[in-house]
Amino acid sequence: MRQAADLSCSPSIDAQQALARAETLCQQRGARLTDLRRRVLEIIWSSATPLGAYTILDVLRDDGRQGAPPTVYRALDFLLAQGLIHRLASLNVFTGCRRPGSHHSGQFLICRDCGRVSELSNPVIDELLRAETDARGFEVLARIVEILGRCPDCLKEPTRHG
Amino acid sequence: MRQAADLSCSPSIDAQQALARAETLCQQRGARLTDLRRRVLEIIWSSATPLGAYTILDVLRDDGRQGAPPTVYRALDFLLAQGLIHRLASLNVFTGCRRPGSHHSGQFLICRDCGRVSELSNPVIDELLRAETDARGFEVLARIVEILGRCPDCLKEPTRHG
DNA sequence: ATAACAAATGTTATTCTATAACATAACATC
DNA sequence: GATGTTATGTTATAGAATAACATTTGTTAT
Repeated sequence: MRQAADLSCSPSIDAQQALARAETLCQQRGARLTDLRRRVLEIIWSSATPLGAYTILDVLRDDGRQGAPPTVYRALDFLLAQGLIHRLASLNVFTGCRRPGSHHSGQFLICRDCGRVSELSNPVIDELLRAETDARGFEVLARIVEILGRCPDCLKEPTRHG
Repeated sequence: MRQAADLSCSPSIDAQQALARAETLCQQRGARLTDLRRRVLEIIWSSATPLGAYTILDVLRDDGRQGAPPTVYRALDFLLAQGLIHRLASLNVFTGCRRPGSHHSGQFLICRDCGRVSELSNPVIDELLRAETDARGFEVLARIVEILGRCPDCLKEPTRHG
């Protein structure tokens, strides 16, 4: 069974701001933030935790839209290309980017218990990684930094896992 | 079509050493490095590039073994638990660990062109990540650091991708 | 306007990755 | 050798992603 979407009833302030920024950025770039793409971004931002592609697809279908996997993957590809969302490789899920426009790779803290994600941005880590790759003559195309663990909130609760 | 396994005919020196170390470690720990598990480790070490689970399964079947996905995933789970291999989340592949016994997370440079992987181990990066997580009261369970790009060898060749 | 082209979406099918659930076999301990 | 545990065999299915082609929508030039 697929995870529940955990969506709030209406777009949060965060989501509204993110959509507004996305509009602006796309307009500046001449990129077309279509209805579908905007809705997918909204779905992602409306969730407290990152969503898988098929969960997003379920929500689209609840909307009454027709849709198949390529529908959502193409929208996700667009949003990724525009730096509006991130993909978390360790979980195959997608989350809204808190700093769109910079096309950064991001560093993520992922809570195993509640699923929430914080996005770090430690330039020193980026710098060190670049030093390592430079020293090796390795050309960087993408950086993946994901820390899986338990967030402070979940640490307070009685352990649920061992 | 699944990627070719790119296996040398006989176990390389590296593979032989890795297998010997694995034997020792498992014996020390009372972990059972069974025939199947040893063979999977050998298959992984015999490849110049990381292998997917289904590629490993193909090799097992070429061996004449019976097998299904759980066969190989269970062996992989064991090898992961023993710190004898790493999983690269960005590619869904598995590669031999160069420093077994320490149960480290590892940092990887993955060449998009040739598929080869180098394993870094920069303690300063680990340290910085720990500082970040400590500052947030976040308990770390696993670290994923994967850099996708092009290795020096492939950079010398005429670009194959754009 | 409309023809021609490009971009986006619809649609069907398939490939790849991973696990659930249950059966059997091998091993250890007493 | 009976019992419990660990490992493996087996079947089926869930989950993630893309290929290939059809249709629609949007844009541009005439």
